[in-house]
Parts: sequence; C-alpha cells; structure tokens
Amino acid sequence: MSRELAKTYDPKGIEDRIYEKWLEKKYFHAEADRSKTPFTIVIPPPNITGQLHMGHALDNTMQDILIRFKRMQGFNALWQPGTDHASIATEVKIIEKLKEEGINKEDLGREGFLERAWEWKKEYGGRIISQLKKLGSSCDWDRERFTMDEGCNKAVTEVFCKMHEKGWIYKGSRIINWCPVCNTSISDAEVEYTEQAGHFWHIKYPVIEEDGSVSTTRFVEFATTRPETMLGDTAVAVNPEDERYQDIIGKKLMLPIINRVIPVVADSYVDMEFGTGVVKITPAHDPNDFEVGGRHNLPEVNILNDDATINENGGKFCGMDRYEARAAIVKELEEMGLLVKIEDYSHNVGTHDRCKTTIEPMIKQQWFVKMEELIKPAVEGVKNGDVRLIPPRMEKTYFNWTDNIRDWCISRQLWWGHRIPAYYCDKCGEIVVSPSAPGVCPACGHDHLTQDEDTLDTWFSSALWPFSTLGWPEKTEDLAYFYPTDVLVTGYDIIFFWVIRMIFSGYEQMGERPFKTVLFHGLVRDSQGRKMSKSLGNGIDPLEIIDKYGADALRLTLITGNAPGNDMRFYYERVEASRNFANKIWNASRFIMMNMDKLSGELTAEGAQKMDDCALEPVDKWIISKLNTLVKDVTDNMESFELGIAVQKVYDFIWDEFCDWYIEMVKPRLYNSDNAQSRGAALWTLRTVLIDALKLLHPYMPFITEEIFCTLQSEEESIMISSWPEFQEARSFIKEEKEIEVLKEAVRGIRNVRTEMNVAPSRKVRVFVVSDREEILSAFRLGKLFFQSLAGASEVLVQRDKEGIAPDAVSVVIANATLYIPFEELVDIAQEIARLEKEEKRLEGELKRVNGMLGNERFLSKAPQEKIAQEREKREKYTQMMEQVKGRLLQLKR
RNA sequence: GGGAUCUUAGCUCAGCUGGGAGAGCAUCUGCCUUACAAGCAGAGGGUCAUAGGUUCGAGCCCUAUAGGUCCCACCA
Repeated sequence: MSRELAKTYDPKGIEDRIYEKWLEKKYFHAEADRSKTPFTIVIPPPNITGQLHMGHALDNTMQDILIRFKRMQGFNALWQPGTDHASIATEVKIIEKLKEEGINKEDLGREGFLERAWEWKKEYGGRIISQLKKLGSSCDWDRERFTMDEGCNKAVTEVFCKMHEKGWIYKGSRIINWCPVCNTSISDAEVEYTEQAGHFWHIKYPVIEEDGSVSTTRFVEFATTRPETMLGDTAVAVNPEDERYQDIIGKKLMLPIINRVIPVVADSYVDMEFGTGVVKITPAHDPNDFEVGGRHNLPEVNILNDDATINENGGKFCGMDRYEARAAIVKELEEMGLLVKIEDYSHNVGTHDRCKTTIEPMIKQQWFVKMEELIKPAVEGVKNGDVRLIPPRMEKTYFNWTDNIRDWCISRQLWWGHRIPAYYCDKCGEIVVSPSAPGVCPACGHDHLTQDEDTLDTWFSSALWPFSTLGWPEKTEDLAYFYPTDVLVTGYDIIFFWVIRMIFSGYEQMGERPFKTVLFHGLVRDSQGRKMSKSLGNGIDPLEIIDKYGADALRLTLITGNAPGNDMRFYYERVEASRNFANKIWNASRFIMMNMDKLSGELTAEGAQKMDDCALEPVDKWIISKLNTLVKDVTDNMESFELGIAVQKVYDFIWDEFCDWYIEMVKPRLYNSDNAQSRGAALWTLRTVLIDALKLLHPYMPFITEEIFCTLQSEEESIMISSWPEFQEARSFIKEEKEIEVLKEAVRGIRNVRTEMNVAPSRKVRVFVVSDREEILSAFRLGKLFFQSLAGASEVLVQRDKEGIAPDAVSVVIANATLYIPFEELVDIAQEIARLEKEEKRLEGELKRVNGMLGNERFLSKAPQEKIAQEREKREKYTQMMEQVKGRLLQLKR
C-alpha cells in the first residue's frame, strides 16, 4: 500500500477508479431481505433526451446522501433508477432531427417513426445514466427501468383498464388546450400563462328588432382580445342583475359578417364592473364560454383546424391563419362601422410550456381521468401526515391544486408513448377498452377493430413509477418488501405534474402511500439569480465542474447552506471553497499517515483498538467528546432531512476543532518519540476521530472519504459499507471539555495580546499562569506542552502566586486565572491600562446584562431552572474576572 | 384576485421547537511555523426591512406597512 500522497488532492482518476470498484463489488445492489429493514428511494426518472444539468446534480446528490447514510446505518437501502420516455419532449426532438434530414413524421408513418424513436432511445437513453454515475450516484443499476419497458407498459395498461372499468377514465367531448404547433392536446398543468402586450377591440353587434329587422341604431357593445373568435360566437351574455341590460335579455342580435342570429343570455359569470358588462360567448374556443354555453344550451361552433387556421365554419376566412383572420376581421368590422375603438391591453396568454406557442382552447374528443374521487385519499394522506412534505409550506401549494382540481386530459395526439388500449369496431363503432386487441366486437360480432390512435400523457406512466418499478402489477417480493418507498426527492416545480399524481395513484392502485416523505429542493440559479436556461446561455455544466474540481466539491457546494425548498445561486467561488475543504481533509489525513509511518515497535495506532487501551490525555478526551456530540447532532439533522446544517457541522468540526486545534495540540507529542505512550494515545485519537469524521462526511463527499479511508485501513474495504458512528456515553467527557476550553481561551488571549503588541510570531515569550484554583493549575500543568507551543511560549510557569513576575508584565484575564507575559522591553503602562480598561468595560456590560436578568423576579419565577443556573454561572465567572481586572488595574495605576 | 416566500455583515446565504447574532467569499494586519499559501494567526464589519403587539425574554410567534421573488386563477 502506498502512502505517497500528493501534496494537493487531485480527484481526477481517483473518482472513476473508485466508482468502478463500487460497481464491481456490487455495493449498490439491494435484494429483498426480511431480516433487514428496507429503505427505498425511487429516482425521478430523467428524460432520455436529457443532459445532466445542475438541477439533476442537486436532486441526485440529495438522494445519494440519504441512501448512503441509511446504507451505513444498516438499512437495506435501495435506490431504484430509471429513465422516462418523455413522450412529447422526445417526439419534438426526433421530429427536429428528422427535419434536418428533410423527412417529416408523416412520411415515415407510425411504425417507421417509432423505429426511429427507439433508435434514439438506444443512442441517448444511456447518456444521462453515465452522467449520473460521474456524480457518484449509488443507484442499483441492475434494476434500471424505463417508463416504456415491458413492465411499465403492463402497469399502464392495467391502470387504464381498471380505471375505465370503474368509470374514472372516460372519453368525452370537452374543451381542452390545443397546441397548434405540436398538434396535440395538453393538460392544464402544461399550460403556462405569459404576460403579452395585446389589444382590446371594442366591437358592437346590432340588435334585431321585434319585427325581425336588424337595427341600425341599437347595438350591444363589448370588448375582446381575440376578435377572430367571433366567427364562433353563439351568444352574448350579460349579468342578470345588471340594470343597464334588463331590456335586451332574451333579445336576438345579428352576428356580423357571418350573419348568424344569436341570443342575449343572462349569466352570473359576467362581471358587471368589467368593461361594458357584456361578454361575447364562444363556447367552442373559451373554457368559460364553454361553461356558459352548457348552461344555456348554446350551440358550439368550432372555427379552427388543428393547425390554428380557420376552418369552413369561418366562411370566407376559411384557410387563413388565426392571426391573419384576426386582422381581416377587424378591418371588415371597421368598414362596417362596428369597430368602436382599439385599446392597448396587456394580458395573460396561455402558452404551451414546451414550445411556447399560444394554445387554443378547442372542443375535442379526448380521454380524461375523473379526479373528484381519486383525489380524496391524496388530500387526506397529506392532511393527516401519512405523506409528509418537507418543507411543510409545500402543503399549501399542494392543497391549492387539489382544491381546484379539474379532470385530467390524458390523451395526446402523439406517437411516442403508451398507446391507449381502446379499440373501435369498424362496423358499429363500439368502444372496447381491453389490455389486448379483442378478436371480435362484443356488440355486433364484427371481426375488425381499430386501436385508438392516441397515446397517453407522459405523466400517466410516471405517476405509477414508485410501484411499477418494483414489479406491479405482479405481486412481487420486491414490491411487498420495498413499497412504500421512504423518501421522494424532487423539485417543487413538479408538484402538480408528478408528486400529486403519484400520491393519488399510490393510494388508488396500491391502497397505500407511495412514499412517506417528499423532500423538496429548489432551483439552482446562476450567480445573478436567473434561471439557468439554454436561451440565456447561462447554464453551468455540472460535468465541467466535476472535471475541474471533482464530484465531491460539486456535491458539497450544492448542499452547503441550502435549506429544503429554497432556490440557490451557483458560484464558482463556492466550488473553490468546497475544493479547498477536500484538500484540507486530504492534508490532515496525509499528516496523520506520515506520523503513523514513523512508528516502529511502539504502541501503534492500529495496535490499540480500544479506547481503554490508551492512556488518553485530556485533549484526546476533549476531541473524542466533541466528536461524540457531533455524531449525535449530525445524525439528528440528517434524520430530519437538514442536510445543509448537518454537513456544515461536519465541516466546522473537521476544519476548526480537529485541524486547527487538535492536530496543532498534539504535534509536540508526535514529535517526541521518548514518550511512546503519549504518542500512541495521540495517534489512536487522531486516527479514530479522522475515521469517524470521514464516515460522517462520506454521504456528502463519497470519493475522497473512500480514498482516504482505504489508504488508512491498509486493507481492501470500503467506507460505504462501514457502519455509521453512534453516540456513546463512554465517549462523553464533560470535565475535559471544560478544561480544554479554558486552555483554548488562554491561548486565544495570548495570541491576541501578541498581535496587539506586535510581537513577531517567531519570538518566544515566557508565560506565567496564576490561579488559586487547584483544578485550573492542574489543567495547565497537564496541557503545558501544547499550551506552550500554541501560545508561542518559551516557558510556561504555573503557580499560585505572582512570585517572580515583573511588575510591568502584560496580563490576560480568563475565568479564575490570570496569565502574565513579561516582555523584556518596557511595556507602555498607559497602553496596558487602556487595554485592561477596555476589558473592564466589556465585563461591565456583561455583568449588567446578567444582573438585569437575575434581578428580574419574573425571570426567576418563569424561566426554566436550567436557564437560570446558566446565567448564575456566568455571573460568577464575570464577577471573578472583573475582580482580577480591577486588581490588576489598581496595581498598574499605583 | 388568491396564496406562498424573502428582506440578517460589502456579496451569497445558514440560523431546528423563542434564551447572549453565524459561515463562505470579500476587506485589513502579520506569518512560506517541518499536513495544507487551495494554508496559518489575528482584526474590522450587522438598531436581523419598518411600525406595533404577545412574552420575564423576539432574528424566530402575531398584526399592519413597504419592497423583491415565485405559484395559482384568468375579467371576456
């Protein structure tokens, strides 16, 4: 085994090598095993079209942290991976690619197109997986699934048929969102509203008089943002309460251009305050109008083709594009004198979230999922805590959606996806929903049926992901063992698309929640807080970061200082800080190993396996005790999903307590081979603390911790299957913790004075420690060696009185002790007095505060006893320090 | 229109159930001290947005206000 470790840590090469080893050893693999408790996470399946971006990096880092943590804790941890066919996203990409070849989708036909799609999947589906591996993700790759693999297909068909049977999936003619570019219907969740500058066209329709003539004087005026939809108007509506229009309710109007007679209806949907209080009703092209139309039995006139050109119902505008028609119609209305005015108007327009095309509401035959009953257990489950959302505020977003839920349009006019298992009899038109094509029509016996052309919304299959990946609809042992899963980690941006749908699907199909907890994270933004996007070109490629700084540094950066559900900004400076931390651990480890090498025949670090075998000194106990507390805190934080807080604590411990204090404290012992016992105890402690700290850090920084762990152990093992450290009462040393804190305070005090007095670091000084407390004197005697080294002292004299101390020595007051530093040169007494007076003032403030609290009767009667005791202890300490400062001042002023 | 959330050091952000304000970066000073200059030692810097309230005690809880961000709804 080589201990020739480089001076700086270079993750290149190391990471790939380690990942290969983990794969080889099958550490990621999990099997159902009733003797162990399972812990399951299913991956949010990345799209096969996808490239790893920062969002994936964050999402998967969080999952990997949890799964590695639980694995080390002894759980049978399964991280179930897979990819998503991403119906529309993929289809759009393939069409684009075909376009480059001069081919369009229809030329290939359905079969041909699907062939190309599968080729695409083969080529790119694996790309994102290999990128996830670069990140260190410990997924059980043997179980990799795909939303369109055989098992998932089966699950989809099963659910569709079951729900159809139950009446919860139905086909109906409803108003849906239509994307004229993608040529498909989309769900409400896929509509994105964007503010657009538009116009408000004020138009009037003439009233038809009693005698049947079209009035030239009486008009009804209203405004619209989409004048072309007038071609489909079948009524005009006013509010029944509106006094202005009582006389025309029930009257007829003449729809200009088209010359259709339409009624004036009264409907409370109309807002009297808005505009003229009159609304034109186009049931076929507006969701609200559709409702109004339903209430008043209005005809629905569809005026659009699928590509958003005007159809034959638009008369002479037939064939024009919607915007072309808009202009033409406005012009014609103007010529007819029916255009009152045009206003600039900014309003929200529904667009397709994928292609940003303005969607057109249209009435179409589509398949829907009835949500009313389905959603109930999903609401209840979150309400009663069966499914926990973290952070809890996400519940509001969740309920906001569930409370206003509408039926889910699941059919898509696409080819890449799960084809709807519905068959139509060519002869009688009977609809048969069945897992496989029926031979004959059950209604008329005809033997030729045609399958529905449509495919399902891509989220239909993702909704089943937590159980379809575990074998459902088969009753597998995996399913029984690993379901329900434990945590789902995902971004808050897909609550509606995915999280809610998994929850209601879980309850409906499995009769049980799909996961116990949902851990949300936010978006990773650029350094200016903007969303990373292709169009802005501000995206940062995680793979580049990994290449430059290592996966560990990237992972640490993404987790540090980030609370659940909050967005974060990505800075290179932060990655550098993470990389520096990796280097710090590397060097600390290097230092420890170098010293272990120098051992020969003495008490070796490996030799002493148990703490009791070593004669631990107070500093050793201090760091062991600190570590012990850390173990408890970090475990608690991780168990409550406070990953950022947990890793911050590990970071602080390693850098601050361990490297900057403990290692410096034990250096004199390591360099002195005369006292083998003391040296051995220090080495045992160094090694023990390092290993446990590495373990705590491993979920966050898997590669470097593994590399060091294996080098340190000098045997083929892995930190990832080692056991998670546990709090041990026997490792709690309260007395030593306090003692060492006093010594640290003394060191800081002396360093301060040295800086203030401009004492060169190389210059050693004599330090007198004076106290009348035996336990303080003893603590200094025991820690003399390191105290001397850290304080830059040539000699430390511990004594009860001030004998031998020059009267002009500089003094540092700590609790129950005063340190004196006699300098050879004359110290400016005035300056020394000023320094002590500053300290006196500080102590005065402290005493004032503490006395204020303890002098308050209501505080004494209401505050917890523990708090009161703490304050009393402080008062004692400050009083004592104050006495010393005052005494010293008196002496100097004499 | 409804809702969520944020406002803490120059910058970016932590701060768990209320009990003396933290980190990283940046700034200043001094150090190549034999693990690490990607480092070490020290320093400066905050009426925790504003105004009230609850409490012995508020960055944290309540109310209002101002400003920012986001989500949902969509009044045509």
